[in-house]
Amino acid sequence: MSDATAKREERRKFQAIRGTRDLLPPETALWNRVEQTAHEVFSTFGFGEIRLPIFEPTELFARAVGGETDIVSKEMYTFEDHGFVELEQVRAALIITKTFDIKDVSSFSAFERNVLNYVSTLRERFNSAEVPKTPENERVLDSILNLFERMNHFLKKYLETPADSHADMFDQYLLDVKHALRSFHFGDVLSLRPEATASVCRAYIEHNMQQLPQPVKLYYMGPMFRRERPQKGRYRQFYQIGAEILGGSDAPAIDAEVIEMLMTYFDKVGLHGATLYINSIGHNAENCRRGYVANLKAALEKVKDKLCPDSQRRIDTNPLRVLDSKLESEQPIIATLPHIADHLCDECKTNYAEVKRQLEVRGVLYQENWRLVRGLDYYMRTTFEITAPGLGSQNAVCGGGRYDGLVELLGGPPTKGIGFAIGEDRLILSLQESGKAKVEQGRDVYIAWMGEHAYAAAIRAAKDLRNAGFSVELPPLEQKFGKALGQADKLGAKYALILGDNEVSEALWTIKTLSTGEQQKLPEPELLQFLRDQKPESQ
RNA sequence: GUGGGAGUAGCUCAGCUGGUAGAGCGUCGGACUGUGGCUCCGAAAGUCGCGGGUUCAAAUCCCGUCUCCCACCCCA
Repeated sequence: MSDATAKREERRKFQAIRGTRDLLPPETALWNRVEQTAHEVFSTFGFGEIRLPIFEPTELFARAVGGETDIVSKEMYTFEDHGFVELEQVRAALIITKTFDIKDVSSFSAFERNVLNYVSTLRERFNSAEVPKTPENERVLDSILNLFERMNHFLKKYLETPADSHADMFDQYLLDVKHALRSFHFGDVLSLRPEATASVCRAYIEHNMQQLPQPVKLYYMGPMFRRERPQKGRYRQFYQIGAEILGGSDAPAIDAEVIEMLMTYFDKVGLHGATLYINSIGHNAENCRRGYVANLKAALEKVKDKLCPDSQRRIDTNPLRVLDSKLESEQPIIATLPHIADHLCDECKTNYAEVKRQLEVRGVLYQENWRLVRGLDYYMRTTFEITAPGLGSQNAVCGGGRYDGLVELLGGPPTKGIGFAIGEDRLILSLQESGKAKVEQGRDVYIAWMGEHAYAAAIRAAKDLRNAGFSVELPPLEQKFGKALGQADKLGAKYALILGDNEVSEALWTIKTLSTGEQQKLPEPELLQFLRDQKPESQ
């Protein structure tokens, strides 16, 4: 292989992995603006920033988001956190062992010996708590011993009266052994966070935030991870900006204020054409949502044969999800289904009415959408979603809702909660599509210098200007003035500071306004003041 | 996981029914050794995503594969 070929192959090998991407200037300036605006707006509503770990125990997400959801069951990046490389290698070797011929007793007993050795090593580590001393691990160790006992028993019987039909049975035992080997955990099972609400609740509990004045208002921003197929506005590493209100009351005014804050933020950040959809999905009780779901399920069963396979499957897995099917052919059918609003209990009904009234008092425009259901298990009562133009089929920039039971579900005190998450990638996409993405990039001053003496002055000037907050480009090598001004132009500089022998000997510096071509000479101490005066508005 | 589209210079793309690689923009240098944007000249940069097949000959035709994009699923 030639050097060139090798190099090319390496270049191909090292690229951002699927669903992840680099954000580069000038785009990153827009990201900063979006995030800065969130800091500003959220803090005016009394929210404080919380910074959370990127990974947590898998169990936290399984419990909070719901073990049956796609997010948890197939989209999380999960790994075991341990340092036992050699144990893992032994396990891998045992697991790849091929199926035995049931008559080949000697190779089976060799395998058995190896496994039992391995199990006793694990047992030692387990007893000394080097590997997690969990009931699950204990069970796994016992079950392996148990399986071998039964296999030996089975084998003895087989050798007395051989029968081929029994070979399958033997294979099944073997599969069970391999499965058990795999189920033993050397370390904690962790996952990259697919969302942040669970972490916020965990932190609320862990830091006893119920002792703080209630409610506690927190916001966060950062990357989340889901292993989905990438498409427009959807990445495997994506960014969310979210906020949660925990504790205190569940007054409808709180729901309304969170939404008001959200709309204020979108307005400040320059998002146009955003539409707010709201709904109430009641609470998990027989006289409320559970009753509705049963009702819906029955209605769906009646029209089952008219639905697509996906929707048919959802009748059992998650009937509410049928409601947001996008299939054209299903729309007339869905229109005939019962509405949840007609099945809410009295409290949820008045709660929803009051949320709407509170929104109106705040001048927040909304559209009711009875088909709006949230994908995560923890939501109840108020749910909302905001869509924006320019996003393709993934047109939701924000989703949120109330989750009163969640903190308790995670082992904390009974606590009210409501929150939302903004898809930052999608927000940025929509801003870019609507042309609201202009962010100033150029330098303020480009220093065109020539000659040793001038260079000393140029360094001094650069230092002063930067201290004063101007963005300054100081070329490292001497250039002809023509070239320097060309560079200044390409970099989008507003001014060129021209420093050559003339300037040094006269002690007058030349400052040139590039847009107009005007230039004037100033004594060194007046330069800063000149630039400050020129600056249109320095917030 | 399932479908559809696309991969040619840093970017946007042309390259017809096979004949050995092009443009514009950008980058760098020069015309232009104290004044930018314009113009002109020049240069660097591609084994045409990768692998295989057909052929005297493949960017072009066939097969496979990878990646990206879009949609479904799911969700922010």
